[in-house]
Amino acid sequence: MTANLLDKTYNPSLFEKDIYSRTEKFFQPQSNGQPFTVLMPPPNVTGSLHVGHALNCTIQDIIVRYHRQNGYDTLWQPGMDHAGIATQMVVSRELEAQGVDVKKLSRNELIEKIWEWKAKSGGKIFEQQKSLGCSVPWSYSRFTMDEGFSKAVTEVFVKLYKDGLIFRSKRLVNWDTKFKTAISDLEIQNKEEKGTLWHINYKISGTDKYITIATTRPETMFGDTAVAVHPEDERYNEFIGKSVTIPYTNREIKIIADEQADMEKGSGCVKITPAHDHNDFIVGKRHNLEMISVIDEDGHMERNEEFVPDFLQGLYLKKARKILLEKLKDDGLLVKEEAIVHSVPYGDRSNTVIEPRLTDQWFVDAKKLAVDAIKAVEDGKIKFYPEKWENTYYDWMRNIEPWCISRQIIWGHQIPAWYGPNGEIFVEKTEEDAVEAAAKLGISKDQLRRETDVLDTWFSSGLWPFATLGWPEKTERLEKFYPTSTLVTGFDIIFFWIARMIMMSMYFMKEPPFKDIYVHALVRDEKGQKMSKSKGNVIDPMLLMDEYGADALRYTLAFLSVPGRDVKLGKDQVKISRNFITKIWNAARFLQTKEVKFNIGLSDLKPTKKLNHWILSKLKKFQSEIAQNMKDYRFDYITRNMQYFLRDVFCDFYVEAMKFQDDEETKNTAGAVFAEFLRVSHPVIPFVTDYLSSTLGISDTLVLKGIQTIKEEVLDPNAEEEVDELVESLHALRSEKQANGTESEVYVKLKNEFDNIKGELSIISAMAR
RNA sequence: GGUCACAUAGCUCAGUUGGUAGAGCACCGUGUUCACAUCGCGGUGGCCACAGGUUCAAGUCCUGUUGUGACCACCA
Repeated sequence: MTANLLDKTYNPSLFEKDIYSRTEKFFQPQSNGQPFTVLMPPPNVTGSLHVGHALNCTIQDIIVRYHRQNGYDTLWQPGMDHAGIATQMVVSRELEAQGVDVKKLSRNELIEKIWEWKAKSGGKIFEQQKSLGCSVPWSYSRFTMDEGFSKAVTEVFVKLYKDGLIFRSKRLVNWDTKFKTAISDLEIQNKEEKGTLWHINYKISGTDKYITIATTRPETMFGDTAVAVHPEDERYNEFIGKSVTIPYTNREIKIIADEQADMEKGSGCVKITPAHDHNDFIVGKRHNLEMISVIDEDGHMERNEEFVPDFLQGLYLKKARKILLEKLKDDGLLVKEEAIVHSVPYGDRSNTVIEPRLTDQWFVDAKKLAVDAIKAVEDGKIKFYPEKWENTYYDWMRNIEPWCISRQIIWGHQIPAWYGPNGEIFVEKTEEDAVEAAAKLGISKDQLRRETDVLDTWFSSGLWPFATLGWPEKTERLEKFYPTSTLVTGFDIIFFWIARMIMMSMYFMKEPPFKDIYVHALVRDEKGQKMSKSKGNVIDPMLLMDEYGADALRYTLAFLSVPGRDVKLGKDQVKISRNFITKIWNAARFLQTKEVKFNIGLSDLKPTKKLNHWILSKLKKFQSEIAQNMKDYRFDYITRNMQYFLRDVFCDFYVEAMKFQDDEETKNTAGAVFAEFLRVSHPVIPFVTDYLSSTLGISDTLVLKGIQTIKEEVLDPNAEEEVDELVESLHALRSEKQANGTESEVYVKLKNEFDNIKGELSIISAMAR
């Protein structure tokens, strides 16, 4: 193979694309080695690559490439998530922008539009991941809404229902008034806000007295079904059991004693609104109170003659509150306004205030599924890296609440349930099965109505470990690649995704979905601030790659992946990485001009010179450090190992020394060592290593070339130490020279100390000049 | 309110079983003799947040304090 001369400067844009397309064919599983599987957290179909993805993908790619190089049959399972609410939102917005009135579209029309959108614009992120060098077998991609995956979702839903782990129930759920759907507890974000605690008088029936309740949400008073005071609160003892009338209505409610009322807070008297407050709901259950809804799905006051006064019906909540407060004030019923800071729940997608509402929803009995999922971690079958995340996991899993899985949107897996005319429920895999089941009860097909709700996106993502591999079919792929090996993800989705995958996998596969979970940090800007569009500090990884190359970005992200610390990404750091890669590039150029041979196997070397023994010992150490750090998921150490070996050891000393000792043995050693450095570094910086490797004639690709071993017996065990001392002496010599402008004194001292290795000493003195 | 992190050079951070404090950036000096100015060489710079304790020995282990952050819960 004739090697081309390397360009004078390192310019990754000239070869990265080409390297990717040339090596892509090696990314799929193709050996008989031990299986090694990594599940790519499926990005949203609408997603584009942000720095968080870049970090996540870089780490996975390092792990995957390392294992692939070392003989594992490696599958990095890619795919995309349909991302229910997010996608429906994005596509609807785009359609609106094109002048389409989304509200007028039928369910099926909108679904069709979204599929069209997906075909045209979905999955842009895959191309970006290629730019980053992700060694993914793209043909294995799955989509959570593709046919097979949907089949798995149905299978799981029906089975869980029939096993009594899914149920339908009227409960208080978090209601998003923008998207008009229920959402799960996890999808709300609390925000601290300044608010007001309004003290309002309710008239005690049959007297002229008033009792004062305190509330932040006066408009919900029409849903009140009791007023609670603390049982030991002497101020109100006498009123317990009496009734009060809700202003502007004739409705009377009882004053009850309940510990929910905090004597210290507000007036000590609290209105109980079971249909619009989670705590009140519990109090309501305890006292068997009526549950009255006064807020509709859009976030307006219900048009309900019975409970809501005329002047508020149909008004948007904020407006209703304003009008009501004015009226209460005019009528002297508003007795105090207290400024407070409280946290208010917002929908994480809609960014609107979440209203608890009483609705019929589908739930997963997560408590039962959690039992085995907790055990899997307790038994050490699943390990978190860093370990501390176990606590987070346990904490949530042990206090898990029923998981609301139904969403009143259209983009997602429609729940396979059919209702009969009298509320009968038939949950079946197909419509035919439902019809058949209904027929047994004398219900005809025409009378059946299918559930229109779809499932929470995370319900399907929870099946990712096995549904991507073909489940419920017993495929070869499933057989070979399940359970998977390492899951790489950010801590923000431990509950959303990791916990659910473990629960689902334990139930359906009876064994954990993965062995290791590597939890990485979130990427922040260089000042440690969260990136956000409004702050304008979002860093686009594509721009960084354009400017410095994908390898520099990857190296940077790995370098910054210190466990338990935020990844603070700044341009400077990427530049530093690029500079380091330039160093590698220039070392290659030097070796090329020296005409070293790169293709000598490490095991064929028989070093006689101390310098060569030394570099081989250092290389061996480097290899084993990398192996250990791969095992420990210490990617920050790996980059430091690379830097130390290449710069401090190889370039600064060995290559410099080589300028005074360039015999055949040394040249062969240099070539072999450098080639090995490229192989070992390849998982982190695949593009430049592959490019150098092919240009220098080492190998067409390093994708499948594992590390080479150095025979212990050929190494002189003393050489490393001796040369290490020389290196130190060199530093001393230079330092002395810098300080005194002379080297003589130190030189003489050295000469005495290292008389036995004269050859090398002359190199040292030459280098010091 | 509960849990968990973190606090080391001007900045960003390493410091893996306790054993003379490290790197990069920045700064100062210096060097383009043919790999590399996207660089080399040398240097300045630290009461390791604070207070106790364990130990022959503490940046490292324990307790407390302060500060910062994250998550969970509450949120009339």
